[in-house]
Amino acid sequence: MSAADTRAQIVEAADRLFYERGFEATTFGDIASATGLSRGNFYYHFRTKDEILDAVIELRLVNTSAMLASWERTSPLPADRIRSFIEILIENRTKIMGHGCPVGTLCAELSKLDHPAAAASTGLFGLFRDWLKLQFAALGRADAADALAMHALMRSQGVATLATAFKDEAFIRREVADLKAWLDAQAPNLPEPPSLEERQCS
Amino acid sequence: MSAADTRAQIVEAADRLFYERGFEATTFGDIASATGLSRGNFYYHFRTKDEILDAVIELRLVNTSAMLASWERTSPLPADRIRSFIEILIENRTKIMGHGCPVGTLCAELSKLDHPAAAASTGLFGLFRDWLKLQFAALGRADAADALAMHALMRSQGVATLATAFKDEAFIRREVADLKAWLDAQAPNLPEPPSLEERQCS
DNA sequence: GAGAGTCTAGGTCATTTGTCCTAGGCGCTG
DNA sequence: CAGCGCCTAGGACAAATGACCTAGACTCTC
Repeated sequence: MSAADTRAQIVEAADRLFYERGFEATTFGDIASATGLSRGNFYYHFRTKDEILDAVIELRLVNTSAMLASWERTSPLPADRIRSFIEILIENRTKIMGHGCPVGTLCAELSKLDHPAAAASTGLFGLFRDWLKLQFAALGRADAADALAMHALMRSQGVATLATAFKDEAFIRREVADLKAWLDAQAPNLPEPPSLEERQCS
Repeated sequence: MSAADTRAQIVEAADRLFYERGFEATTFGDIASATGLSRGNFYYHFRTKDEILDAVIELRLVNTSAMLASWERTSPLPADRIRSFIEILIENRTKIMGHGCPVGTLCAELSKLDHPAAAASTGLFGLFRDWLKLQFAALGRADAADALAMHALMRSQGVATLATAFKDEAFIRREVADLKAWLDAQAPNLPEPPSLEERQCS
């Protein structure tokens, strides 16, 4: 196995463990067990635990961007794209009921720890925020695109938090339906998809 | 100082530190520094860190119940009572932007740790849920009181999570206004407060 | 096939953590 | 004032953790 593969293996295991147990509660031993690699070997690839965290956040940024891009390929209509976002609550319901939203819980933990990587983790939210903003603008709601993006993001976070606490799948489905109804009410007069060519990164 | 005072001092300091830094990240040394007490002294009052956590949750349950009761004394109208709930997002905005919602972040952390006290922490949410449910029923929405209670709770959690990540006070105020507008739309034909005498605990 | 550089395993080390012990101070009672 | 019991301080202890070193295995090149 090449070094790049080993490194990726460490980062992927850390990604999962940081999500399931939290960053601080995950030890080098946990990652070693999960990968089958030696604990001491990590030092060749990362000098500190924080460097692993940086790599995990970087991986999540890449994966998230890819997911957003795939939604754009799958759905020409911005409303359908936003529905894809909403439906991850149902697709990932089991994981969410077990460990919450990967983004929200990481941001919360790093914020409490006053960790240097807290800002980078907020960048994961920023990815969703900017992408949703573009979709709402494409829906003809450029007037309040950012506020609508934040509102959709806010709801998904609230659902994830309560779903984790109460382990209530019916609640998730109810709120997802409600969120879709809210979405339908946002762009009453736009059945046709507008051109997205003039998109720009913010 | 009596032993009960010392115990209360420990629990109050732990309450604040568990909120600001998280349960796992808070050490006995942190609590010792915050209280000015000796680290070894804790063992007289609590045998383990988990026992301190139990006491903190118990304290929060008591304080939350007292807060809910005070809102009932202050406001005869259930809608005003629910508004009191909504407005804690603004009252506590600084703390929330710094460390999130005390309830939501504790539940998330304990859930990830598979901690035995996770269920007890969910009881804090249960307190709000049951109380909100009663208020919505009093508003004439007994048909969907629990769903409305969960929705209000969900929104407050989502706002808290994003406020922590983005440190955006304007976002909090915007969502609070939106949540109040939602509330107003829930009981269109009930200007008069119904009797709350037949309230019962669930 | 020899050698140089890349990568890995296992173990060491200092530090920190939760837990726990013990000597003694303090206040109350008789 | 003597004695008893509640409470506290300081430190000890084992376990666990992040960080780090080194010997050697592996791979590719010449």
